[in-house]
Amino acid sequence: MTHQLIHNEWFAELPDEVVSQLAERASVRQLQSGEWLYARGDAPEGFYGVLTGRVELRAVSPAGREIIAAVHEAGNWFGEVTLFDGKHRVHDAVAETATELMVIAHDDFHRWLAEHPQLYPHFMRMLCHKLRIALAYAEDLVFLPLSARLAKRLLALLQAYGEPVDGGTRIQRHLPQDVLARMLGASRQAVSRELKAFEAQGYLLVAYGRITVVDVQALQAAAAAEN
Amino acid sequence: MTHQLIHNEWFAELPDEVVSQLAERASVRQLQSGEWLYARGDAPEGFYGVLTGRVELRAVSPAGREIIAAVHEAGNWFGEVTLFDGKHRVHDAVAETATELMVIAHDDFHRWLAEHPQLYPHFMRMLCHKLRIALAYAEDLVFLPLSARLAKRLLALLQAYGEPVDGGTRIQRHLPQDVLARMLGASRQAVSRELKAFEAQGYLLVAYGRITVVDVQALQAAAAAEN
DNA sequence: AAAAGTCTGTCACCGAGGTGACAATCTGCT
DNA sequence: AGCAGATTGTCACCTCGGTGACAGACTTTT
Repeated sequence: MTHQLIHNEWFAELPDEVVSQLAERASVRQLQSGEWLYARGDAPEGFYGVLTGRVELRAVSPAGREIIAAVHEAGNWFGEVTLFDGKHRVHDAVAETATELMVIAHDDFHRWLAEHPQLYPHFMRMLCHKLRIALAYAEDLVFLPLSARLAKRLLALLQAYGEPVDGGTRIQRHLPQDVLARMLGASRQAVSRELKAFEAQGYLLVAYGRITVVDVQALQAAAAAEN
Repeated sequence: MTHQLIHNEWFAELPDEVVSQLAERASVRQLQSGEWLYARGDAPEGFYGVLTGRVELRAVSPAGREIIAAVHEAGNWFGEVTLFDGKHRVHDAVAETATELMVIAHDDFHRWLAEHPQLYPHFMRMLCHKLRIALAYAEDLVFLPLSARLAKRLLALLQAYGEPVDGGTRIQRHLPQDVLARMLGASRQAVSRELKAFEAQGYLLVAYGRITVVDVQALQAAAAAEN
């Protein structure tokens, strides 16, 4: 496979030569916006790397409430828990936009990895990283009020999508408040209220599906606040 | 090291010959009740297996609220996240009773593992297992009311400590309600109320630091209930 | 420019669960 | 037996955040 893109910056999480080797074993799969890649409970099938577009990992409560557990974009790999323990999928994976994926079939991956055991530590670090994220998320749910969790999430989004504009840094991503709400496990109305509160304090500017952060330090303080 | 115990059922999580090899590289450490093994933010030092006693992993909020993230007893290994990514400790580790640990120093472990790469998949499954637990915990925090989370936890405790008595299964562990509360990230009073509610329904019997489950199925239903 | 669809602000209402307080009860120790 | 300490039951009160509803504002499409 000679997809030019894979030799570039995207898969920075993995060493170059690993990406090339994986790419030889991979196929490309196109997803339309809204298309499901897999659902909770599905058997392992492969390991996925995002080339273009966006895939959301979701969980749905028995009552139908839905949260966004993770969002994966160009350069992110996902599906590794099931890849390494062979058990069922934890989340639903849905393409949020038209998406192009690199797919490495489960068995191919393991054959290849068995031949390159020196790469195990790399994938273990990947798992550790996700585990730390999950632990921190759970801890925040217990300890922090919505305002602080929102501030934290905005700072993370700023990291990922921030671009300087005059008067602050804009989160260059279409980001309706109900998406934010589902990322936080909160209601749309509550997020709206907290955003307004931040805006009133002069921390940020809220426009139509677009947020511009004016005072990063104030937001950091809000992210740490117990109340 | 020829500690008899390690050849027994305790370390069932690991293959026998692995345990023996690890044991050769391990030392034994005694902790008194209340003694700290490490604190959040500490550098990696080793990997720990519990021989006797109990170690709690805790997190403390900025305001001083404390939760019990995990409890490790005879046969459990812990400290693997830091072992494999080399970063700081996530939790405080405190001996809850007099405790005897097997300690494998960080470098020794990695030297040994590098010589036995066929064991990597085993430790990856261990990480996956913890990741699934963390993800499920976070999901429950978002989706489930306290009553359901309590029911789930009781069922898990039953699995670990349950012993049949006439009229049900008793959780054979000293378990004050405030410990339950800290496991759930809830207040002692709320746990007390929910326990009373379960007792009133005839699901279980609450005594002094001791719970006996009468109707497991009812508890399972309560664990799934959205409200 | 109008229509359709999306997104936001805000309100009234309600329930879950935290806090502080205190009395009652149990257990282990002396 | 009796005391100290640990554990539990139960209040009143309050805050956070969920729900449903609806109007208004913005964007995209036609």
